[in-house]
Amino acid sequence: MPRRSSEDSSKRNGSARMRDVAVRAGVSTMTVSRVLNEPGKVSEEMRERVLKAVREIGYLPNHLAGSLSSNRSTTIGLIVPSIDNSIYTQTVKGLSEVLKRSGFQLMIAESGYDPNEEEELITVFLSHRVGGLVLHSTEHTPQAIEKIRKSGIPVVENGNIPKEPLDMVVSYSNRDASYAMTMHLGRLGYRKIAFASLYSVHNDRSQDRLKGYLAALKQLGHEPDPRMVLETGRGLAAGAEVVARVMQSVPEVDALFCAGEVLAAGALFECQRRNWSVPGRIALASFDDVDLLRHVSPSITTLRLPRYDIGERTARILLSRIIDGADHLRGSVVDLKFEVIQREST
Amino acid sequence: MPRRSSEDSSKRNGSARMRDVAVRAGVSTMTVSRVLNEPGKVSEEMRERVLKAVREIGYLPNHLAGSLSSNRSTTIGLIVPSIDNSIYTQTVKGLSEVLKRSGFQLMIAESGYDPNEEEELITVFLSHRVGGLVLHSTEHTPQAIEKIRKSGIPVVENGNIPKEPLDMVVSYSNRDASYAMTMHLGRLGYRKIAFASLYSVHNDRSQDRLKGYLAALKQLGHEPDPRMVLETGRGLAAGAEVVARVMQSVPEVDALFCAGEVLAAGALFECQRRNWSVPGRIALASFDDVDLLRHVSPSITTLRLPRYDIGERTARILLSRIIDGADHLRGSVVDLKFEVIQREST
DNA sequence: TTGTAGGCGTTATCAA
DNA sequence: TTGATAACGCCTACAA
Repeated sequence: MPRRSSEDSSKRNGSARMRDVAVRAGVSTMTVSRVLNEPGKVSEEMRERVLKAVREIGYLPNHLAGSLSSNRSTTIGLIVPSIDNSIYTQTVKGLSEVLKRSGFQLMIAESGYDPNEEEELITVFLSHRVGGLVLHSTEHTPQAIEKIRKSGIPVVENGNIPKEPLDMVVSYSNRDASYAMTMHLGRLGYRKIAFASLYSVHNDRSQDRLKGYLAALKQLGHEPDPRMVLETGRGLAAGAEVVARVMQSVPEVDALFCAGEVLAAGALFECQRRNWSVPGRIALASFDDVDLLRHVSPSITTLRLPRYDIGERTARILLSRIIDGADHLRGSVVDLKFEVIQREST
Repeated sequence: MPRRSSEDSSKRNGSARMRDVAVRAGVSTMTVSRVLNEPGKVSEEMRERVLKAVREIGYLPNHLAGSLSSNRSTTIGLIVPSIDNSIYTQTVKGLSEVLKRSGFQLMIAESGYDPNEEEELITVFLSHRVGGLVLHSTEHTPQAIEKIRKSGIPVVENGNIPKEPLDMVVSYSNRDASYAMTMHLGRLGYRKIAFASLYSVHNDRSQDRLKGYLAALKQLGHEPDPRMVLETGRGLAAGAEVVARVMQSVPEVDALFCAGEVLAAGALFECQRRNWSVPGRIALASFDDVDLLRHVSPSITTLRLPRYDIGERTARILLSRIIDGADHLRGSVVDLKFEVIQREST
């Protein structure tokens, strides 16, 4: 049974329909649709008549209806482990800025480092018929992978370079970056290099950073020492704790590579409190070019990672696939460059 | 002309339709719909049959179609001035966590502190038929206000308490917080209190913080001095610049209230470089309880603002309006509490 | 260049 | 409790 007489062209919701515009302009809805989506295919007279009606009515196209009908979506789903992590915000910004220019919107959600939660969110996003998916994590449940495959939409992973990409990848290599910094410390002459990272459970970024560290030690001819490999939480307090811990258990340590967030800054503050000179007594290195690391003294040696670029490239490659149907991009892996920044702390 | 035979129950896209589930389970689509949305209204036998079919087919409901048909939306639009601002992330997290529990999703975009850009984004979100809107800024174009009114959807502003709310407000008062901190400094005995904030153009938060500062000076019986009111950009470098500037132009200054982001930390670093003792030569106070401020030495006196709570309450109040139709909440203003945290820098 | 017809996948409504 | 039907608002396909 009808829910509303089909000739009722008044508005109930405050939102007028394309029909209402068409009636007012004395044209068919198709002409209205064309004016809005492919203005080139409509005569100037019609265009003006329609646009005038649009303005007068205050018509707002219904994207839901449009997407449903055209089977095209202008929404991208983004899943990050944790929204309140300043590290991702640059990437989100890059993503957002490029997508916006093409009229795409970002749906964002956080998985809390939990693959099951991620799967759940993927399901929800697929239900919303997002046109593409951006996943920070590269660890997924088999069901999540299956669902994504089945959906056929393009996906970009961008927290790391996984061994078996789901589809496309835009990232730097956590392993290579960690390797590079450790080698850098080795070349500077440090012999007892400790390594701290965020908890590695369900965090392949941390896992790969450890691998890079160990590979570099091997290359340097240093013996790995389990007492010099630490894990901890996020925040400055965690960094303080970690440097105290390693100094206690391995007094001969001469460098600490804090491969996560602001750990190194927390460690530096602790060193200052305890009067451990940096880099004299212990050298400190960090991961990621956070503003803070440049402004403390001594300034902290770190890695500059292409956080913003990752977002930008991710958006571009996704749009190519969606808009231009660039199928040759399927499965492509973009390994972006990073850089060691030598400062006063090493 | 038909785009696909209506009896074609195969899947083209990888996505099956409710129709396919219904056929497989030997029921009507309405029964499938009920099993998925109002399971209580269906017999257990039917429910099981349908759920089995859903599982076998790997059916994923199409939210677009559902929303279009039911005229209900489970999407909330969020517009922030800038995504890469660590201050908002706690609020976004609070929002996200509560919304997720109710099956709502967040669409996020940044306006770049530009009301016209904000209006544009509001238009886009309304086109997407979001069920509600969260705006950090409280400054909007007349057209934006008009569009929101017309749409009838609930809105929460949460960057400040505006004089003329659009609809609902969940925030703390920037004016009151700034007033409280300035009074605190006055009570501690500081006589020449300078004030620094982020640029106040299109930033009513900054404007209100200045008002609070000036009101407190008046209350304290201090004469306002234009040389002691500064504006600057974001980041530690800006904080460094601002303290150097005020020390130069007003040597008798004895306190600097940095009402924005990490300005105070940047100022502290600069003081340390120049050997200006804090708080001996100049006291420093900050806005917002950023982790960093607690960990530097001297630790920095600041305001604890209810960032996470704002997100949480915003989500709750929005959901009440949308789900429960709680119309009595229309126009309600929630003024959340803040707190002065006295530390070593004052 | 413009219009007609019908379908996109779901849910509201009413009848059984 | 279940089902048939039309409608949500737009766009594809085809015809004029």
